[in-house]
Amino acid sequence: MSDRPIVSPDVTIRDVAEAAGVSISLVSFVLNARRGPSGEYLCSASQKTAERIVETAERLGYHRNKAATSLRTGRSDTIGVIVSDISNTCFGQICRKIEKLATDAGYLTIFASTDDRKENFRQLVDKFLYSGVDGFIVAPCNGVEDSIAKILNRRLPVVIFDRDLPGVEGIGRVLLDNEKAGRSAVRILRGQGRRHIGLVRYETDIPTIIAREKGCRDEAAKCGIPFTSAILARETMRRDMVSVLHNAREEGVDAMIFPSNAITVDGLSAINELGFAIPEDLAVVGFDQEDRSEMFNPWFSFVNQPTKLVAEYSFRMLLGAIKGDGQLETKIINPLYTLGSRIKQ
Amino acid sequence: MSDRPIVSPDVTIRDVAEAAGVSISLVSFVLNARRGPSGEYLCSASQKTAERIVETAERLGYHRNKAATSLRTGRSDTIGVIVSDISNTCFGQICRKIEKLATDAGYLTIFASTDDRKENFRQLVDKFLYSGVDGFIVAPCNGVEDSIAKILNRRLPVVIFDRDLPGVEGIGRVLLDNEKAGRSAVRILRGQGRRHIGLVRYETDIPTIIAREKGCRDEAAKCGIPFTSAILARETMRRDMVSVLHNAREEGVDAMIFPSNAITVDGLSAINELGFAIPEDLAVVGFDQEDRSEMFNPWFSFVNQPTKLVAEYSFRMLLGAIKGDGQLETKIINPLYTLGSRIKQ
DNA sequence: AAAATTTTGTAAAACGTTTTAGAAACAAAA
DNA sequence: TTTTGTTTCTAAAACGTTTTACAAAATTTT
Repeated sequence: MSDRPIVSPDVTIRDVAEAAGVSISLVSFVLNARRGPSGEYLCSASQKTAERIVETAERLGYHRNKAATSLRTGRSDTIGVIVSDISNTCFGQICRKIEKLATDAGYLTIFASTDDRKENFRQLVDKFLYSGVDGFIVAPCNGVEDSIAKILNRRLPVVIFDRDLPGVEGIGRVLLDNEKAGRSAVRILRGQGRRHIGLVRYETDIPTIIAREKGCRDEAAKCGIPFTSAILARETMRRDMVSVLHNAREEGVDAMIFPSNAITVDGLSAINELGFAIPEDLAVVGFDQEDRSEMFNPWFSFVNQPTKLVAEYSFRMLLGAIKGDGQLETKIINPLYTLGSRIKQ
Repeated sequence: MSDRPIVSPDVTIRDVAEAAGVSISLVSFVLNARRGPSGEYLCSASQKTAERIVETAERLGYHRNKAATSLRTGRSDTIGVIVSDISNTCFGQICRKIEKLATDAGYLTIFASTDDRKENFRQLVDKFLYSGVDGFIVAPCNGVEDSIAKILNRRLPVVIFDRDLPGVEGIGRVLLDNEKAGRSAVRILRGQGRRHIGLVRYETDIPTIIAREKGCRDEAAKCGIPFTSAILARETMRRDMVSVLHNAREEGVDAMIFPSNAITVDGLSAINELGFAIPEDLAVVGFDQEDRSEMFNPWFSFVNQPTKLVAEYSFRMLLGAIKGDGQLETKIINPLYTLGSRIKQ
């Protein structure tokens, strides 16, 4: 198949230097040299020796020892990515895309999941810091401002996405326009002829969810239709959901908005359990859900983060900050809509 | 503005040594010492100095520099995990669990996705090798035996899961009993009163899929019911699926098995498009699908990898191999069934 | 009290790289 | 020729650990 040379485990820069008959330093210079417009090596070696060195390195199967480089330079060419749960499809997609971008830029990516618990977040930040990442892309938990500060103290760049940390300065942000997402949810339901809109959420101070609710409320007010929201205790949400939905329908609510992933799952389960038909009994807009419409043929709509965009903006911004060009800013992106549809049967 | 951030200079082992009034070596010995039954430090330092050193290290906020340790010892306390797509829920869950186990064991995990393309797989193995991982857990693509050999050449342990690489020796395996999974799929459908079972797959030599089909065929033969299988070209599967399912039904097929994730997605889409009712027109068993039954209330069944078990066996086996105790073996696990159910409406 | 042994500690050499400061070698200018 | 500049290359000092091979001190044995 491929006639590549067998990579022997320990070819060092010294071996290359000896084989090429030059000093270690020169090998290092050449191997780290930037290339000129016509491919020439921009370093203090003559083109002839430079080429000989590169060729020798290749022939011997030399690969830079990352630990040594990292020790010497303080760089690791690694970025750390922290999310609440990488097995959540939305985060999985974002991580996947970041990984690809990072790879193409010569970076290694390490991922970790927090379960949305700040103690875990803190621990992971420490772990990543001590393993020497060059920068962070994180979906923060609430109350992790101190961890972010710790990163910034080390002069490492941070980009956050998915959820804001209001008041924190010196970081990059890639965030959904959540109020807009809320307004859109209401408009979608209005477009389906709905006249009384409900929203269920758990008790929280997560800005994302609060903003979505605000957007919904504002838009409903603007349209002059009734808007009812219910707030459940986080622990008992699953249980309480059934009675809340039951009552809402009794009160004439004909459309529900579930403003986060977890709420959407519980909400749809409850609707299933109640035997409500979607959308005949209740129209639905869910958030942060994977699009499975083609398989499951649902009649409800989703509002999502455009995962590809989030990944691209986040990584670009971080890379800029690491390299020194480019700066950390706040990027507000538009939500992605998947409108419910049912294929005629 | 005028407040310059306090960059805490990294505190090294030397700082600890000075602060504690001992030599660098002693600090290293103490900090790497194993603990005796009553918590004493098993090294050539007296308990008193050992405690003083540990306390000093903590007070100064010392953290081992990983690059230096890695350079010196050749260990990195990092494992590499390669899957085809981390945004696939099944793989996401496995990765998540591996990450947790690895963290608890003091290891860092780096993940990467191949898109099931062997060139990518090779590249990632190289990348992980050169960044010095201590071991691999991978869901291999077909035809990557050479990459595995490369790892083994470096004396690093490998555990594969999800898909077998027949004939490769010296590696650990955590695999589903795919024939059994196939047999179970048929039995599930039999239990629902089905009398003519069909299966669609794309053209492939992936052992996983072949084994599942064999299991189905065997069980159907054993039960004495007709079994029809269709093999589509990979590229046009999505398109062809509709006509295949249409014809199958004409021929009296009353139950379909889709023996992999991608096939299941395309199959269900086609069924949606055809407007077939599940299970009235066609009963279905899908493979490798996320369980969304509570939300979507489907009337079909899944056969899945038990993600938690796969992760646990894989990591345990790898850790054993890294540490030197424990050995690489082949572990065959039972598939996980999610039986279709519809809540009365 | 001397010798032997054990306990407690240290100096110094790696590990493989980058990078500073400067040395040769060579060419151009005086 | 000498001087001055380039171009091309090198020696050696880090980076922060671990670990080998001893040294010094304390303790026990003779």
